[in-house]
Amino acid sequence: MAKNVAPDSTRRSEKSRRAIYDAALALVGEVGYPKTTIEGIAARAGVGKQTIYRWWSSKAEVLMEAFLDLGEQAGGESYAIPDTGDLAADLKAVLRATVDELKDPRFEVPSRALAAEGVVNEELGRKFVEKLLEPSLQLYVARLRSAQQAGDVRPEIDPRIALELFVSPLAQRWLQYSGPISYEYTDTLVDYALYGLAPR
Amino acid sequence: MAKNVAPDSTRRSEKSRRAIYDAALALVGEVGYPKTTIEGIAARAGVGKQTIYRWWSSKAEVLMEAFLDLGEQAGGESYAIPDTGDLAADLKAVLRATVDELKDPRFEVPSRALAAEGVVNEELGRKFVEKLLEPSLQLYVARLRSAQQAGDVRPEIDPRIALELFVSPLAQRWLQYSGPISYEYTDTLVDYALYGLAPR
DNA sequence: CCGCTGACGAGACGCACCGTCTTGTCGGCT
DNA sequence: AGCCGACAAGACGGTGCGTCTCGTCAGCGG
Repeated sequence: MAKNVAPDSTRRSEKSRRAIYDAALALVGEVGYPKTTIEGIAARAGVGKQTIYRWWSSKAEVLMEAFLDLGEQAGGESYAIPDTGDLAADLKAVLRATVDELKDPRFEVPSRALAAEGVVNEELGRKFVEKLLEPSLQLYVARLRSAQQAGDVRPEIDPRIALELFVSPLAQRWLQYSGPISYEYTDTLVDYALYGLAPR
Repeated sequence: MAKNVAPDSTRRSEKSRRAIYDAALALVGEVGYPKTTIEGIAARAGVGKQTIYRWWSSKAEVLMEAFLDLGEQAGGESYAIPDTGDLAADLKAVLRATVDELKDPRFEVPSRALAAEGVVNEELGRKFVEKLLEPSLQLYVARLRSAQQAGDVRPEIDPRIALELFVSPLAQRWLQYSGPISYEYTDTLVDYALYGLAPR
């Protein structure tokens, strides 16, 4: 027994860790997620398989940490949503930027892979939401709260639910290929969400 | 060459087809999607592997057809959305029913598996949307058109986009575990979508 | 300065499943 | 009655899995 003596993280090789992240992201980009294998990552990184199995439990986890790491070293931290006082314009601008990001292949392939894995693996899905999705959504919460202060959003509205009216449709179209994605589309979503479907 | 002489579908064994559907659904329910293998399905169905490879190209496709078949023989066809004249109430009722369905394990496991596969495999994703998702969404389109006739929804609204305001948030929470799902939540979505976030 | 310790690179190992193939059977058309 | 092709069964080489055994190497504690 006692096979799983936790490895000593103070002796962990930083060089190997970085090499594994780089190899994982490169492979996913080049051959796609399903054809990316742990053996392949190890070979590409010049690392023994055991080193991967020692620190991660699945290729999905490797990819998620690699992706998180990429985000950290790139964007110091997520940007806030502009607050010009014109709520509709601010939301439309951010959603247009999101549309562009969703179409950037560097971002698209690993995100899709992680999202797909999260659909079927609840633990990983929750981690994905917590680490990647929710922080971005909280930016909308903040902007909507500010709009409530300004009287542009009714005070009894729950911002965490409200943001889903325009974010989730875009997310679903992207994830499921259930419809085309364009600036016009996201602009429309903002208008519908703010002013409702019923006559005013 | 000419290795792929298309099989003669008039000589196809109906018994094997059914046995394969049953085995696939049973296995996915019992051991989960990743552990469901083509070999396993063949063995369980009492069928040669070649019979599966002859008619389908992946386990995802087998499962999708099995799932479609299940739907066809169960609900003769998808039900329409009630039209009592009270749009909000009708939508809330249908979404509540959807909440229940999403939590039914018989439905949940294969749906998740197919949705996940569709995220990463565009061709299958589009088929999934076309065969399973879009037909249900069209019911909302019909109901919203009727509401436009009745003057409960503004005439310039595009129903296909409008429905996403309340359907997509639910879908995303379910798919991505990005939030809890309840009657209260879906009721709120309908209210927000119909009357908007801005003061009236 | 040396020796111990544990992560490291490399890769062998048995296993499960892949997708293709071969063989002999059997049922439906002609 | 004979033919044709789908069928069940399973052999086959290939690939990646996850575990394991090596020998090496870096750091730290004595």
